[in-house]
Amino acid sequence: MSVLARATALLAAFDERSPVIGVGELARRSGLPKSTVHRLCGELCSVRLLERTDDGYQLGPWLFELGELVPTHRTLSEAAQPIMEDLREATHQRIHLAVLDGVEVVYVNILGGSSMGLSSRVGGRLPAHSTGVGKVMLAYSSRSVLQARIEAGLPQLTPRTITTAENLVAEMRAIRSIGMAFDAEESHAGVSCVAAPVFGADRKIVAGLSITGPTASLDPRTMGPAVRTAAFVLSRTLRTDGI
Amino acid sequence: MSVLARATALLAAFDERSPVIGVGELARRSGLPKSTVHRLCGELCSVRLLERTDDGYQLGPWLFELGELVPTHRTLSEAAQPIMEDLREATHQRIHLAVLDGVEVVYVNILGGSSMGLSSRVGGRLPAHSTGVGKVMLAYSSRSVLQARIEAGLPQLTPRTITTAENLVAEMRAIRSIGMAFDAEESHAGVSCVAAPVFGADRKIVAGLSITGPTASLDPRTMGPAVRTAAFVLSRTLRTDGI
DNA sequence: AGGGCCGTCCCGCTCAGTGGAACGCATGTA
DNA sequence: TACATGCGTTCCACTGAGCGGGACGGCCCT
Repeated sequence: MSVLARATALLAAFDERSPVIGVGELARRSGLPKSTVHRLCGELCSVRLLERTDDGYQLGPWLFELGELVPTHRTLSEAAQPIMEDLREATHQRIHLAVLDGVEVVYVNILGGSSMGLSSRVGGRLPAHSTGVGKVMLAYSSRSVLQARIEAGLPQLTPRTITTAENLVAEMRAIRSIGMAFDAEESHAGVSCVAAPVFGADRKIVAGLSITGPTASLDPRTMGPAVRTAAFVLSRTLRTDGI
Repeated sequence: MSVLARATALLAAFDERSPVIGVGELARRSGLPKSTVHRLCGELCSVRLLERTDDGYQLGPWLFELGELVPTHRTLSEAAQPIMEDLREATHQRIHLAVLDGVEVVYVNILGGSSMGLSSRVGGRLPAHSTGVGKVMLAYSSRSVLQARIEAGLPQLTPRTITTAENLVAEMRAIRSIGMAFDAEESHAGVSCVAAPVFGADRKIVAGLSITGPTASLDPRTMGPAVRTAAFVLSRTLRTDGI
């Protein structure tokens, strides 16, 4: 194992719930000797990837700046921002933009405060089969991606999550036939969503766009066309900008 | 120089204008031998900090995910998002949220598409003395921060940028007396802005919030109270959430 | 054919990185 | 009070991981 791998293991030890971690805990999480962790943290601080606080270390602000330079995120987010804002203003629901990374969905941009107790956050991950954006991306991806998701298992997040391969395959067909995906409380109880596919310049799927809200206030009849239109516009923008 | 320092130099070689860089160019920018760069890039790819493309390397998506976990950004952005959206909807101008890093401003969140040719982007930097958010943060920071900015020089971005220490000091006094800062085309020609200070739980300055737009359509009489109110609300939120 | 730039690969040297062990210092426990 | 257990920190002898000069083959211009 190289220095970089060790250092990366340290960075990977941080998550949503533990923004600040001490040397001992870092050693435990990464499986590295305490003295090694101690020294590596010092080095990581000196290159501004980590930061010292009174009771441990935390990820450094430079990581945030680097993260904003990541091409996939930046080009996509830049093109999507105005469209998402229009969608937000028109619907007053929560707007999600996500990409697929392996068998999981990664949220790239979210508009619409934290009005309800929704846990989705930019940079967050969820299993693709359990969300609207995830399902719509699976439906328009190559067969092997869907296969990979099925082989990785279909964890159940709510009582309504799709948990069998047959149901998922059937759902994919339905999604392709209507050009959008519905998520009826399959990821969060009480929360539904309508999602549409976003395509890049090569006509391949690159992202999923969705409108999310409390099941009661989310009318698919109006939200469906809205999100599909916005996704079309975004796809066109990407095509002309050449992505 | 350690492995980490070398690897960091490679990451630092990427910027807004060069999302994809080849081995040779990376070697040139980082000052490292080509063979070293080649091997390091391989390692960086294997830990997902970089990604191979057809014509070079680019920052990996994992960096984006890590960046979103950075505490300063995350807590601030989370609290600010709904307030910024309200401000956006009320004014239909561009809304900026920024923090101070040394003598520069770093944008943490921006709402309001790319309607005009504004170059500000999330994760981007500008000299603090030349922007509304920067000036308002300098005004409420300790004397030494202002001093550092003056010693680092006061680069001129537009004909109206403040470029002398005396003018800047006087401006600070004016800002503190009215509780907000005006930027009259000091960072971008034709673009003005009104900024207000955001304070944390310890009553220290943590961020600057601003409304930015074309000079013609930005009326300080209405925008001033709006941005001050929003900044107060955000400060209160941070205080009760304990940041 | 020649020159220049590209990415890639090899391999012997060496010093940077490693981690076990010990330390001082707060805690909580007997 | 004495002990146990956690914390972060420091030291240092060993060694193999990282280093980089140099060579190679492919590509695109003269």
